[in-house]
Amino acid sequence: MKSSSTMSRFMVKASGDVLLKMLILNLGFCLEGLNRCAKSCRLRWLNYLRPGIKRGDITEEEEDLIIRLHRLLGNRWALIAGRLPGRTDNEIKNYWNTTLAKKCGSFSPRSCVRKPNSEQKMLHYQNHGPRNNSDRINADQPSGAGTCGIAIIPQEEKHCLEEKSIGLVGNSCSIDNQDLFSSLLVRDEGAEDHLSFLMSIDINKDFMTGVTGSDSQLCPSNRTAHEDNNYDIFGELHNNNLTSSSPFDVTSDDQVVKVESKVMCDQQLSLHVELKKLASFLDLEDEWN
DNA sequence: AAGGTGCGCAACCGCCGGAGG
DNA sequence: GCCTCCGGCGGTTGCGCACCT
Repeated sequence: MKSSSTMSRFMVKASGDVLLKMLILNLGFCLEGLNRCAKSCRLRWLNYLRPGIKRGDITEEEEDLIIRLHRLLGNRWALIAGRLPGRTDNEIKNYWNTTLAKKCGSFSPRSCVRKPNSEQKMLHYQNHGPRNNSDRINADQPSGAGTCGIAIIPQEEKHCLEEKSIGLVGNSCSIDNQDLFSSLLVRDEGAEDHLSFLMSIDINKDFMTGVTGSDSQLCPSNRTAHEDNNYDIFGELHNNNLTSSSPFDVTSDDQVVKVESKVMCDQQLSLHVELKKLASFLDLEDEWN
C-alpha cells in the first residue's frame, strides 16, 4: 500500500460484486478510478474476491495437509493451494510464514531483523542465487521441490526429484533392491504415519530402481498423453498397478528370488505394508486431480 | 490512556514462461 | 528468431489490529 491513497484503498475494499462487475466490464482494462493496474485487480480477485474462497480458520486437517505437502513440494504454494479447495496460494503462504514455519522450526522471515530493501535482496541472492530457469518452476508442470530456504526436502532427494520431474530421460540413480531394503530398513522407525514414511525415503532411489525392462515406462518423453494421467507430480507411476501391488511386482522375479531368509521375508512384508500406505497416499493424489 | 511491540494478511514487486504478432 | 504483452508465481513489504507494559 505504499503508493495507494486512502481512497483507493477504500474503493478496492468495496464489495466483491461491484468489483467483479467492473472487472467483467473492463475485461482487464486498467481500473483508473482505483489507481490499480489490471494485474493488481486480478490478484485482488484471485486472492480475495473470487467466489468459493474460504477465509480464515484453517482446520487441523488442512494444516496437516499443508505441512505434508510443504515437505513434499517445498515453497510451491500454488501447487499446495491446488490441493486445498478454497484456499489461495497467498493465504497458505502467509499461514506458513506466520504460523507453521514456527511450528515446524523452519526459517521465518519475521524472525530475522529486517534489512533495507536492497540489502535484503542481496542477502537473498547470496543465499539462493538469482532466479533462473532451474529454480523457476512452473506449477503446471511436474517439477522438483522448491528451492528456497524453507524447503525441508533433503538436498539429495530434491536433486533426484528435480532431475526426474523435469523430464530427464533415463534414471541417474541406480541401486538394486538390496539397497532398497537397506534404505527402508534404516528409516526412522518412529515414523507413525505413511507420510512420515514417505518423507523418509528417497523417492527416486527407492522407486525408480529395480525396474528392469520397463524403463521406457518411466521415461516421460515416451509417455502418451493418456499415460501422463497416471503420473503424479513426481512423474511417479501411481495407477492401479501400485495400489494393487508393491513395487516388487514390477521387479524381475530373479530379484525376488534373492530374498531367501525369513528375516528378509518379514522385511518384505513390512515393506509391503508401508508401500500400501504410500499407495493410499497416491490414491489421494488421484482424488485431488 | 498512551506508547510500544508483535503478528496476520492483503498487496506489491520482480521474474519467468507462454502466446501472439 | 525477436519482441511485447500478460498471466502466474514466490518472496517481500507494510498497514492495521491486538496485546502488552
